[in-house]
Amino acid sequence: MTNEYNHKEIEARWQQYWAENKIYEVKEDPNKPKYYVLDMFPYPSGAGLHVGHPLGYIASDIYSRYKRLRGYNVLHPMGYDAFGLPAEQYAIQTGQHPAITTEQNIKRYRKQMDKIGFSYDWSREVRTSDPAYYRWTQWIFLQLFNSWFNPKNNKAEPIDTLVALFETEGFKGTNDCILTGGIEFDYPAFSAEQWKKFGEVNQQKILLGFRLAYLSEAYVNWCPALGTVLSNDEVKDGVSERGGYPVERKLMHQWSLRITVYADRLLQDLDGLDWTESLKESQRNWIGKSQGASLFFKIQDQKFDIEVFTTRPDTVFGVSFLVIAPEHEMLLALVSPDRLDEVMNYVETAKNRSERDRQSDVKRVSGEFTGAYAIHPFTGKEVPIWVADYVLGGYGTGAVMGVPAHDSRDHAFARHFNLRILQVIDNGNNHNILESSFDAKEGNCINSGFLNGLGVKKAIKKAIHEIEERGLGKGKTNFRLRDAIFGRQRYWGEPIPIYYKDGVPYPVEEKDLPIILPEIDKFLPTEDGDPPLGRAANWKYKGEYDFELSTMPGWAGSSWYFLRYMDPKNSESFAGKEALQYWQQVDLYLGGSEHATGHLLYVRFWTKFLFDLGLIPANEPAKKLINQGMIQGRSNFVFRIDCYNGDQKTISFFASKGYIDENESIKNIPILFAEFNKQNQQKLSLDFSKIKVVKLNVDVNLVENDVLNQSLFKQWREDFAEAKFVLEDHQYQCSWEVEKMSKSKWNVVTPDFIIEQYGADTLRMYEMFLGPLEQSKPWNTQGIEGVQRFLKKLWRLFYDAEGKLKVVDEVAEKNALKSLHKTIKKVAEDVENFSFNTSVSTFMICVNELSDIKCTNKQVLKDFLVVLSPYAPHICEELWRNLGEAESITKAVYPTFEPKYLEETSFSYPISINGKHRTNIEFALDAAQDFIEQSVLADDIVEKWLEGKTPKKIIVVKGKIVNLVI
RNA sequence: GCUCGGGUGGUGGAAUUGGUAGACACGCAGGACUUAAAAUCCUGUGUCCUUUAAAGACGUGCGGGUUCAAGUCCCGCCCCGAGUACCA
Repeated sequence: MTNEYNHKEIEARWQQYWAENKIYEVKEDPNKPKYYVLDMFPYPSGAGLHVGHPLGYIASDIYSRYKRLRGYNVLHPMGYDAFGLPAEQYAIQTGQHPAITTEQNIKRYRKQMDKIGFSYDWSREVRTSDPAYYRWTQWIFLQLFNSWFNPKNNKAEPIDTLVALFETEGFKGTNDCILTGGIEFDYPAFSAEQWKKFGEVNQQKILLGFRLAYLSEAYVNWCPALGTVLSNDEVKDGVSERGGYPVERKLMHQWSLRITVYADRLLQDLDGLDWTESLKESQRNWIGKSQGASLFFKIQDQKFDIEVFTTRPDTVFGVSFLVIAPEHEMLLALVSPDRLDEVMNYVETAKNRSERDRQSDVKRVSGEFTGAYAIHPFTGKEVPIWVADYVLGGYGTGAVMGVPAHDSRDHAFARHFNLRILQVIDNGNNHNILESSFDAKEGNCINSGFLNGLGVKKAIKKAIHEIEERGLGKGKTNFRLRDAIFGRQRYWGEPIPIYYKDGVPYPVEEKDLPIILPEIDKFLPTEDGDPPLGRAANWKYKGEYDFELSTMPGWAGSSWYFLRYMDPKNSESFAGKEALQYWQQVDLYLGGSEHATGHLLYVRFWTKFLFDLGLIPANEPAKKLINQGMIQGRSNFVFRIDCYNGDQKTISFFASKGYIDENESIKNIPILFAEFNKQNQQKLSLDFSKIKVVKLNVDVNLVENDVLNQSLFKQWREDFAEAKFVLEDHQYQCSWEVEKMSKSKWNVVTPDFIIEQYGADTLRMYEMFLGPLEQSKPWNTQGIEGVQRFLKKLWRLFYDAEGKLKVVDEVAEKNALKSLHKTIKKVAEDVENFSFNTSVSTFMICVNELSDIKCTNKQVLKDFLVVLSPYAPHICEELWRNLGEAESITKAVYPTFEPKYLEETSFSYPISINGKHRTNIEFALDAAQDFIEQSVLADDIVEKWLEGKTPKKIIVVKGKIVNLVI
């Protein structure tokens, strides 16, 4: 029998036991309530896991284990998002097949995760790059291709229902809102008879305009360095999110998914979700619904109109100019001959400015007068039309009405080009409208004809009403959300299951799925500029037709993986009906907030789509979602002082932190050198003008509590072998800073390292102890010993110094029961509220109290182990078994607390509140008696009562009356 | 600029949602055990006045307010973090 807590032995033993006995495998069980806890699965990168990655996994594992103890049938799976750019970039550089590196990385991830003691059901593992998995990703794509969105029913339907409509009613053109739901669809109207005569190719081309997966010519974010297109959420500040390469706009033939038709539902359904407010807010912003009106302006001496979109039709009387985007299609038609050169020049410069230039140059005002005038629809006045790149071609109608008084951009423009500024809203402040604009969210209309005197909200309604009444336009809703570009000119992704016949895309037949990713010799585009799949030899559908050569983006496989976990081995469907019906949807989803506008939007989109087709029972993927914070690195630094003496020889040494000031220069040069000479028994000659302080990242693993281990430091790098130090208090103190955790900063701490030294249970508890789950915080190994001490202390509660079990079966002391039941209650509350950090403190307090009273009671200790086991499963399992239990602690039941053992710490008793709830003092005292020690009552408090006043409230805090409310 | 978070000891962070602010842990200081170290245990630790103690005063970014009672609620500022951006 051991007499000390040996984490290595314990953790190895029980991890093996859990795996061998398949403790965590789950099956659908109608007799138990289900609970589905999902982690965002990782992309297995080459760098492996650092200590920040498992944070969310640990939290979800604690929650899962807790729910199991509470009698739930818990689905808690894990897998890998295995398609992706880094593996392919690596393949291009080394020729190594991405499948091989991915496999290696997965193995490493698995090994690292296994050591932490997670309770995943590994029999349900999925990998998005596995053909048995991506077969169904391709299948869902086919469903998208074979569906359209019926605005009348507000849901997706099979494309056949649209064909049936065309066959009976034809199509009434772009304004046929019944069919297009407001989507721009550029095809002339046709009748049912015409439709039938169109022939296959034309019919297919029309249908393509309605399919939820469609091919179109569109401006895309092209990244030349990566050789592929990117979706909006993969571009940050004009550069690619992965790699940070420049991105440009390019017109390309592209597969897209029509997510925009779901914009309203994606927005509406957010309200019912238990997700963090900030995350819902970023989705709302991303979807960017804005309500307003489109309004037509007649052009002087022209037959066509310009349509503008505005959210503020109430300010229409303040319009003093129109601005259209340089890409606007009517630009050439309206520009006057004498302005043509200037305008063309401007358009040319605007085109050549990259997205990034344009963004970084927001402040600069530029534009050109077109020479044309529009007619104000209400006043009939002439309004000059300008072209400027602050108006975006891709949003709204590509044209805006300039209201300089109430829009800062219009104001800057008007000031720069000396255009008229007319205030039309009065908010009561004497605002100098020529100086600056104000965004008039409140106020009354002035100078505005029929709107005069109305408040903003009423004016908007009235303006829209008038616009519609007079046939000048109509109320309209715009979304910022764009359709999702779906094709990638890349190798390492799911092939898009499409082939071409007569230039028309056709879906591959379902029975031919999966379309396996073909082998190719090189992972680069072909010489003709085709994507890498163009290199595949003899790759034809049915030996005859060309396949689509682009692959799906990284987010395809991750948009439905939560469904596959429900039934991962099914070869008949993506998941069986029974499994889907049982597991429904994710109850708790845990992951990083960086996926707010990418993955989390796409997965909702696919879920809604599959729900519309009646294939799954829930229309949202996850009821509750929690974002765990990022763990940053905590870098340590040393300061090297380089001095040059008269002979140009360099002498370098390292000065402890105390000698360096905030600006990273030496605080006091003579003192430092005196110390150097004293500590190193040298005599250094000085040249004050040539001293340099160099700040160097030092490997955090050579540092403990900011104190450098000097001998390890000397071994670390050859050029430091002879390093000399100037110490404070015989120690070398390092400075530190919070930075991103990365190899180059020498601040990476791996879970493997921590587990080796302290054990998985310590790691798990310490990660929770660091702070609130959702908060970002730096990793700091300082302090981990506190948690380890706690576990050692727990161990000593069971074993004496000789290693003899000292637990006995006896009647429990009241104090022990008090401690225990307080803990049972508090930890349950904490876990339900995801405040894991405070329950670690609760455990520590409990163990301190139990050791203080020398508790050896078996039942108390066993209950405590059950409560602790979600956090520290290995040590609890070990102790549990050593107490003679035959079954794993994971099969235990979470103990219930009894209120009689819970000490009230504060108490406030109302005697009367506003005449209601009237009782007398004796009664109040009686009720308070249980909580108040007699002695406390004696003094000034009773005196107050004796004055004859009736207190409304007795306030008791921790057993003492602290105040009376008279 | 807009939106959402957040400012509490030397440090990470608690605080029953209005009830003794600083739990718990780290660090630090002192002590016990030990030939010594490690490990373990005990004591102290917000600031100020005070030889010490008792006792007190001040303390949750700043300024005001509500309340018997404010870290918590209200008003006005300052600062930090995250997201987003010529979206009309």
